[in-house]
Amino acid sequence: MNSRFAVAVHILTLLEQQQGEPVTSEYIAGSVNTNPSLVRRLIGMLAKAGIADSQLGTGGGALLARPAAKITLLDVYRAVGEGELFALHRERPNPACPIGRNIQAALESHFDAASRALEEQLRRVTIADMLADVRKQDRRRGSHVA
Amino acid sequence: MNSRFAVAVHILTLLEQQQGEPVTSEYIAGSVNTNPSLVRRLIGMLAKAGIADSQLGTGGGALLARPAAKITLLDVYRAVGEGELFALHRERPNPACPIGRNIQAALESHFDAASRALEEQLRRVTIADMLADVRKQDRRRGSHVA
DNA sequence: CCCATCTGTATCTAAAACGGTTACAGACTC
DNA sequence: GAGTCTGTAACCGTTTTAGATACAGATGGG
Repeated sequence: MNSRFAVAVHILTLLEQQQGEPVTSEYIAGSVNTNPSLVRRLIGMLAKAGIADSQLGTGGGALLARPAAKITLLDVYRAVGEGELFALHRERPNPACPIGRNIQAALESHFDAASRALEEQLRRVTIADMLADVRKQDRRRGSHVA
Repeated sequence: MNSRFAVAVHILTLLEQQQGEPVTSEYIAGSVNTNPSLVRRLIGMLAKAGIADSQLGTGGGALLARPAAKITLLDVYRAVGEGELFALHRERPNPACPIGRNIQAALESHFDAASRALEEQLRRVTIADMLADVRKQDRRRGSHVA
């Protein structure tokens, strides 16, 4: 559904590639193929989470707030607000029904377990890994052509 | 976001409790606290996936299509169309950028790993487990009052 | 054979989320 | 002071979801 996570990882990988050089939202938007304003909105979320930072004025732009090896995909996932994977019933189920009054608690424990499994996977990968992956892909792509 | 998964599990747990007796969409809607038509829509999805079945006419209603111990939460998850957890960029990233032309492939492999971890958790729990959980919860709830 | 029951499905509406876009004030560099 | 760039608010069109109504068709009972 939500492409914010993918775009945020894209942005951060790009920042890491620039090694501390501030990158403008317009440049980033050119790589992502979207709008500079949308990029700034995302960077705002990342900044609020302590992942990215930005400098105003001429020569300004965005940069990583800490080493790429210390930024996990889980950090990013949470920063862009992908909070709840599963939703419970919109209306509270009927408390007069034995199933109705207990199903949500039962669901929640399994939802939590599944969410934790997913997050554990995301925690294993960092932005540094992502840049390495991208570079490896690019080398492979090059040899295809040659 | 999407409460279909929670409601579908609720419905199936209710069906299992009735042990082969057809249950009307109106009765189910009473437990879920929603609309009979919405329940029928969901049961339609479950039927298409071979999980539930229904009988028309007087005395009709929905029932499980196979033993509850053979219906996993993953089956239900897929039946109600919770297909893709992660989305890639809406617009294709700039192929002229080294990051842009490789980021999606890199993302996909990690997205797949995370999705698989989540699905593996869901596969471990069946509708029979859910009914057992609900009953255990209910006993605990009873002793609270007493 | 007819009637009551219940499903299956189509349609409509309201609300929410998302991405895309424009606009502009404020901060910073030169 | 001029030019640059961010931060943020506002708005729109699209899509998704859930809630609701309506009705044709199948089924079973009398």
